[in-house]
Amino acid sequence: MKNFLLQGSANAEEIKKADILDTATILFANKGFTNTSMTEVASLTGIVGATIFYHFKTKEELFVSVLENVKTGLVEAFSLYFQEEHFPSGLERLLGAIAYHLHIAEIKKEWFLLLRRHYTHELAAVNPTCRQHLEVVYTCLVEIFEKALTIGQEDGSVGQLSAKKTALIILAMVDGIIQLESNNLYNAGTLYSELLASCRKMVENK
Amino acid sequence: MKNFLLQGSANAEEIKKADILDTATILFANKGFTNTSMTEVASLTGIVGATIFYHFKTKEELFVSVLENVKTGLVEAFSLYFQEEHFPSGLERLLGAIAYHLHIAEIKKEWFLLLRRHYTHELAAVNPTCRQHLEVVYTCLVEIFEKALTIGQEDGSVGQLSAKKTALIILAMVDGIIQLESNNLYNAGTLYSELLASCRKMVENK
DNA sequence: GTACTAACTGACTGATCAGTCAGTATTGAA
DNA sequence: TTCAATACTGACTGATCAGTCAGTTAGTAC
Repeated sequence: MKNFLLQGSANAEEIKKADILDTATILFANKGFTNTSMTEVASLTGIVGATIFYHFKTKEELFVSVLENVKTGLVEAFSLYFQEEHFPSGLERLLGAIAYHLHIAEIKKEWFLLLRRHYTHELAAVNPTCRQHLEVVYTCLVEIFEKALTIGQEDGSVGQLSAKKTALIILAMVDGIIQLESNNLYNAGTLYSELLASCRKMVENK
Repeated sequence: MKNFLLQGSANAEEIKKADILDTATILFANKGFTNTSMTEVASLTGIVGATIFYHFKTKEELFVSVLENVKTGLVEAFSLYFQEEHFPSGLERLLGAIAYHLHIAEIKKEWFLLLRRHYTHELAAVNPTCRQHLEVVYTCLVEIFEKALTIGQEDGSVGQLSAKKTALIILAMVDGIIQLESNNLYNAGTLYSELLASCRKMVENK
């Protein structure tokens, strides 16, 4: 009854699929691929185990779709941020990007958990579609920092350095902090301002 | 026959156990806990599946022993390094420690893969022994950087900063780089010298 | 109402795996 | 030689799970 307007329409399946994807994202992110069963995803979406195979042929296909979803979400979030924010200098743009990265990592923990799962990278080595999604994500993240650094070098706020390599180092650094926090080894939240200060010292023009 | 001198002696079991631990370390590190079967570990150690349960009561017990082994190895490696090396300044000590960290991560990839596995951290949240091993490792790694920074502040090579927080940031950074490399997304090896330069800029006294 | 299709289901299969257990082989000590 | 302990084994159990399939239900078009 609840779906009577949609049943059979082009949207019905899309909505159900999106439902499954949301559930699967959280489960894959938090429990990993192997420890998440298709039946579990189905149940939490309100369908019976076997039905999920009607929407996604295999577990791997579901996983790749989840990754694609995360990719789209991440790329959109950053593109929106840079549409709305403007910065006095390349250096400030870099620091803004880092802060926003940390912010998204907090409100969308699943995304970053999923990206860090070993299975994601193991599958990428073997499944071209998966690899492509993963590459888009990482390229996007690196290029954000790289662009800010390049702008900063043009306006004089950033010193002499390889924009590409420094962007990679900053990404590794930000990711490392996110990870420290999610592993509960230290309350890394208190490190955010320290991290920004460190990055400033690392790249600023003296 | 091959064990006839050892059979029954106090050492026989220890040697067999060490054998199993070496195999299990590599498997757990590369395939994860769930995707490694006890039978597989046993076979690769030259015993029949069921026999492994004679040496380790459960799979979890085996995992914790593997982690303990890694902990001991890591702590020993660093303690040896600092016994043999001496540095002109705290800053140089820090850079030496970072370089050595990257070096061990290269020759003992399994150790760092294991430490980064999600299962390791999930188990630590639930198993006190596991948690203790993990804490010893991280405390050791952080304190190495922290000590170098403190020495550097005393001798004037390192600027005004929180040694503890900066040590955490550097650890996150180094770990992030190791991870970038092991995920094959970029050839992070070429980033090592850039990383050291960045760290120098981050902490040096100006 | 009939015919057709999309969405869904329950019951099943075959495979894998942690852990058990009753029993065998090997060895050192008496 | 006997005894007891140590190290090991093969056969088994019970549970989980991805994926299949034949069939049912619900909605749509005519």
